Amino acid sequence: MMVESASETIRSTPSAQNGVSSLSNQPDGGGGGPGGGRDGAAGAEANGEMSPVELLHLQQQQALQVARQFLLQQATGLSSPSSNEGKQPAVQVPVSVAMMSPQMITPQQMQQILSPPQLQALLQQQQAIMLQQLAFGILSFLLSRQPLGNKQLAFQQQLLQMQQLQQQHLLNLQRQGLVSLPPGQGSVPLQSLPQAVCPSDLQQLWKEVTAAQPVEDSIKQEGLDLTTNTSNSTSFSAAKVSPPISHHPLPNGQSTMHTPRRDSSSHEETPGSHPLYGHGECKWPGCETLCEDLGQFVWGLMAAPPGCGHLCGDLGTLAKESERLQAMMAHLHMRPSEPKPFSQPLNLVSSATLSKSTSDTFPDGLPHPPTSATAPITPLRQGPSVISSSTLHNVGPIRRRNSEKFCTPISSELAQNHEFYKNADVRPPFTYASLIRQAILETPDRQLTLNEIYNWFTRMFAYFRRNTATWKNAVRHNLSLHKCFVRVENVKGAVWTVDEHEYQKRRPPKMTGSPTLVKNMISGLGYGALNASYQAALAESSFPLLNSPTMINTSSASAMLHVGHDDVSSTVEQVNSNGSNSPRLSPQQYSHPVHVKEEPAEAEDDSRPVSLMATTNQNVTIPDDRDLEEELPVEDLS
DNA sequence: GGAGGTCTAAACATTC
DNA sequence: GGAATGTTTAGACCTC
Repeated sequence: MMVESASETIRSTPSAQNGVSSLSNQPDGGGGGPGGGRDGAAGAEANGEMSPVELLHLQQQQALQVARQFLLQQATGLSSPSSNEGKQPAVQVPVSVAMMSPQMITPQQMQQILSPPQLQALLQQQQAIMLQQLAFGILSFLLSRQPLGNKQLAFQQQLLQMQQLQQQHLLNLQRQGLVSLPPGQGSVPLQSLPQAVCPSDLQQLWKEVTAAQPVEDSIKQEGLDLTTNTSNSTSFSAAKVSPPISHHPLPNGQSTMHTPRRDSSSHEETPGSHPLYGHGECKWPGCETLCEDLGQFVWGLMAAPPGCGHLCGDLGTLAKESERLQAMMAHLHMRPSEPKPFSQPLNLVSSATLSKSTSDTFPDGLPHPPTSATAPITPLRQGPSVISSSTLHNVGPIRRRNSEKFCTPISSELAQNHEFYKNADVRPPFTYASLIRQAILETPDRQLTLNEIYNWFTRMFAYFRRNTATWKNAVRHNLSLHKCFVRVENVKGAVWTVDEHEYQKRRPPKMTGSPTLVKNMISGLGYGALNASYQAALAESSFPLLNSPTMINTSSASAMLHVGHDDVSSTVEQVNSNGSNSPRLSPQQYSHPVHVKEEPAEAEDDSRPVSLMATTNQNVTIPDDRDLEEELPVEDLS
């Protein structure tokens, strides 16, 4: 609804594109503001003919004009403070943000509505708006030269947001096959993005601005308390320049965004807070620098000299991870540049710039649902490469079951992608029975109450945080239906256990590599396989770099790799004898290697004995050799 | 086409 | 009484 209107707005205002071209043509920032496309075009036109003084004058006029519009819209927005809409005047809600808000419209819906070229144009227009806002902000800042600490915050947010949008744009283009990147070029220079103003120029501009007005001085002069950052002044505060939707710019270019839909109430970012700041210290993984207040934190976060600090250092690390990912993908014959845009979401670039693992961002392992689960803008999320092929198939029962048919061990899948499933609204490619069993087996005593099973589902999978009636009913149905689930009266009530023997009985080896399965596999990789949830996840969630070994929560991963190896051994002919990272495939599968390439490499998995429950014909409550309780990632998953 | 598996939905009973 | 839990049935879809 909001998106629709926003899209309408965009489409009806060619000014956006004008603004883009304007900005891209003149990186010195002579763009128009929202709705000021004509001015932007004029500015571009004038840029080649006018003197610097005249150009500056023109820019001032443009900025003033946009400022008037801004204030007008601001006033409009304030007129109805009670409603959420009222709190988010149009100018404050970048269309891109709205579009990517899952509660508004899913990317799939967007794709259904719009053709790829239209989507591309729309994304470009989003960028245009963002660029206009950013340029406008910079211009305003240049004009006013007012030392405002929160201005700088806002600009930094704008910069980061713009980067995200650009990368999101790139991601979408890739997804649509409009852009193909050669392997190893996971992180495309922002400068290369079409019709985009060079962010580095903006960064440079910003540096110049901040050089002229040191932040500390700004803060001191105005006495701004960044920790409260209420930004109710009439000047361009952070809250006014940046979108009202909680948008947490991360220094690595990643951004998480709170959307009003899920958990917005409980996780709403309060002004003056920062997802990377808490308890007086920087929460950046490995940093933990003490900061007196948010202002100091932000300054340390943002003003770090080039080449050092959070931003650059981690970018380098992430770049390496990206290269590693590319190598892994190449090893698995996943061709990132293969022109199958819709069918190869796995090829999405692993952006070194952005794909900092959520778990890394929040090393505490505690739930941060709104930041990740609903974060629409995390461009170039890494998820797809971590998600095994089976994950891509979760369009209905067929593809859901592909995972089992192709012998993707649920434990490994969850180990590798548990962050993804936890945050993305993607249906896990496992049957209810498998999931229930996994939940039970993850517990120390191999038994769970129904409610605990529920909790496991919701804890592990964002997908099961909605439609509770449906899947809970299914869970109960499965518990009752399958003989493998045994209800035991316990001191604490009725608990459910798994009769592994029964479970194995009901799962005869199916993996035959039959043409039918192969065909399904292939079709699963087709355009249709990009089901709504997955696409939504692509756009909505912040994919962690789970495929990267360094990005995986080691404890949880190892624990989960421990648990449930029977999923592998029960249906698959064990691990590669050569101990390689190749996916576990039956000999028949190896005869069709091309079709199963996207099974996740599971080095750790393969390196471990696969005997845990493979040969167990015993009840799960028995095995003592599976003393895995202490490793169970319960805390990590919560 | 049938068997088996899975999912969704629903109704109903029991327990808390 | 209501919610949670547990059982059962039915229909649909899919794979083999």
